[in-house]
Amino acid sequence: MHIGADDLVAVLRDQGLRITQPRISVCTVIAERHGEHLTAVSIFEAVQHSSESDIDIATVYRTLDVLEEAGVLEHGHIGHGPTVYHLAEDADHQHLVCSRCGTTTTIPTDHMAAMLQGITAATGFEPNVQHFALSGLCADCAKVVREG
Amino acid sequence: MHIGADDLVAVLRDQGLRITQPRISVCTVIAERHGEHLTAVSIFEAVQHSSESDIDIATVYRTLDVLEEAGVLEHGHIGHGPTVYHLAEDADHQHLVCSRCGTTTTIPTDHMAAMLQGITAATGFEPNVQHFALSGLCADCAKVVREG
DNA sequence: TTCTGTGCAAACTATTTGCACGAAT
DNA sequence: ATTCGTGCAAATAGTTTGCACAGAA
Repeated sequence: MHIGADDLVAVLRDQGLRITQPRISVCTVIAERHGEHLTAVSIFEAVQHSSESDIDIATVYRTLDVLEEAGVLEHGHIGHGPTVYHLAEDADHQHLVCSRCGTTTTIPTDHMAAMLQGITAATGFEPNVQHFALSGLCADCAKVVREG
Repeated sequence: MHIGADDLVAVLRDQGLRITQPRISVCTVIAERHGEHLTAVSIFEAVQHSSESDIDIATVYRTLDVLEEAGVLEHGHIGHGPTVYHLAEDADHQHLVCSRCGTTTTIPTDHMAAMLQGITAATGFEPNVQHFALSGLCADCAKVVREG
């Protein structure tokens, strides 16, 4: 079973933070849409449309920060666009973004485990691989480029 | 031997583009500082300080675009900061940026070759790995975090 | 009642674009 | 003589911040 809005709210409560309508709305959107690539703006718009509450985009950013500090939310960077957010429990996949057509696909991070261990062994650096997307050419575009 | 400013200028000429003082200045900075993580702003400032010419930041961006289209320059993204540029001939290393202290180190992209082939085999996606940095904890910070 | 979180507006960083002029070809 | 490239200024996207007030505890 996946995390629900009330689980996220409970996390805030456990931190001694106040439970407000804007925070509940943001948590609800994040829980409902888990698995999607959420941006601050998409969350903002979803709250505007789904509830009657008049929320500010600054509040969305502040709530996202709070959830991230609490450890239930993580962010990543895909292409040149805005920061994307996903639940920490969804952090088991890597984004592959095509530099030609812009489509995004994902692969399980397992594919990268060996390489990551190699990097750690060689340098001591411990990568958090899913923080950044992997840029490149998707299968279709690679084919187009290859064939002229 | 490395690419010089005149080689970059020659590339522009070969494309039928005009050779102007701002373009020469930008090419000079890029050639002189190859290997560094150049941003549009750092190039802009270097031109202001090293020559008497009064160049505009918009011209720097336009020149970088032109050099990238010509294939001699590439850009990447490190952390949350501005876009970084490097000569295409320097594209054999991967940036590792520490999310805790911000320091950037590099490793040869060889470390990642096997994984990249695995991704291509599994999905058809052809990654251009050095486009994005790899985020994580550097050896020092990993140690600090581990030891509390 | 107290102090945190909010909306609003303004600031900020990185980048792009429209436009008229000046310079490269 | 033609373009093309430039500087300038304004616009843009994404995000952050200061401030006074509202509302959770």
